[in-house]
Amino acid sequence: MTPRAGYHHGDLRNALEQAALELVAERGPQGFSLAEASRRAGVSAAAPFRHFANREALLAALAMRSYEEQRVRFARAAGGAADPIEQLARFASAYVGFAVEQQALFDVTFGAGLVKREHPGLEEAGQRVLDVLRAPAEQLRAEPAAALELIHTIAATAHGFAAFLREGVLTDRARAEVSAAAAARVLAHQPDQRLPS
Amino acid sequence: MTPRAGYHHGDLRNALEQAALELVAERGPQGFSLAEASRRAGVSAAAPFRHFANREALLAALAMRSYEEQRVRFARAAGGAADPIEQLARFASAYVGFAVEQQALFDVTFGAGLVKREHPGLEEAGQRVLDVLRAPAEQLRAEPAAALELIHTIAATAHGFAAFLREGVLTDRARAEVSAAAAARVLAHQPDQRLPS
DNA sequence: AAGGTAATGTTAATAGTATTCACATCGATC
DNA sequence: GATCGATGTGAATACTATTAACATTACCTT
Repeated sequence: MTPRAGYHHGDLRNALEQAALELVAERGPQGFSLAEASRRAGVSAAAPFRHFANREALLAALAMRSYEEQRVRFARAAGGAADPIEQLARFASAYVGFAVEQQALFDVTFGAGLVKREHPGLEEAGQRVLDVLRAPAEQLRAEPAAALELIHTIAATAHGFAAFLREGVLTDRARAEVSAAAAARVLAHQPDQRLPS
Repeated sequence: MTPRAGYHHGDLRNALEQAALELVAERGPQGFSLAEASRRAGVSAAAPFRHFANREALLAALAMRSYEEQRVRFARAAGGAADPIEQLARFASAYVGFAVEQQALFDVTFGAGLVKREHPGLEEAGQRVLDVLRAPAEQLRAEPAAALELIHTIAATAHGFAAFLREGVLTDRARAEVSAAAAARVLAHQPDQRLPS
């Protein structure tokens, strides 16, 4: 965290990402500007372009970071259980927790208007986050298509709860975590073929 | 669509909203600027401020429109069925359909970085959209808290599928609609108290 | 150790944006 | 028909992103 020694910064790329995250945390998903981030890093407004093609690219780098962080958190959360259903439930709960505890990362990834299609690595990194669900889903559904659908359904539900919390539709984090986990359990239990009555 | 008659536009507020929507449709959630919208409406860059407090306020107005549109669409969709479970399923499917058919409205509402907390009417309008689920949820869950949880869970799942489609996590609209509806049915069927085995 | 090169910063310029203020025009009302 | 409030205009301010030409430095090669 040496702000500046001489002419060169030494770790500008990181300092800019850090500053950007803080700006998003302070001012919301739009409140980030390269100029202000540069100011906080103590460099000129042109310096960022040595490290990022443009403003979007910085956001994309943060989104990538976000996906990495998600991957490890969700893997750790799911790893805490042996039962596949419980693994899915813990993923859902952890997903909601991430949106709250890492608001800035979550906002950058989903609320800053980043167009992921234009940043090839991003879409793939996003998909990789869902790999955590692969093993438990395949234990619960023999048919590959059914396993994939379960993955998407659990993830969509978790994402919905997380987004609603960030949007203000929901306000109680703990309740959202519990509901997301409960939904995951219900969805995991119930293969479509065996709908009651 | 009278672009301009004399000094006064006649319907500038609407023209600006329309132009803004088109910009979002063409250039993504960030691609909208007051200046460009003004240009398309054929007025000066200062004109919008007679109708909107600032740029955010225009977005907020569009989000309000979006919620209205959602309300009628979802009510119509759910109204097509008598069975409460089927009403929930149709809501979920319609939610996904809205995100695809009205991309610009959906993007403005959820992907443009609008901070809804700062626009009082918006949060309420968002909640009102979920009122469509009230009657079926209460038929399925006697306990008010359980009914509310069901509402939130169905809506979150639908929103997740919709968001994943817009994000590129999913690409097949029809499949997403079917999965969302299927998830809704499973979630509706299964009161937490009666988890199998 | 010397020197060349690529990486990393700086300054200055351009172009676009939001927002405000003083002024212009117009529609409706007394 | 004069007046007033609503709606537009133009010019000014203050940011922002981005680029180009130039400066400094780290590092690699000899």
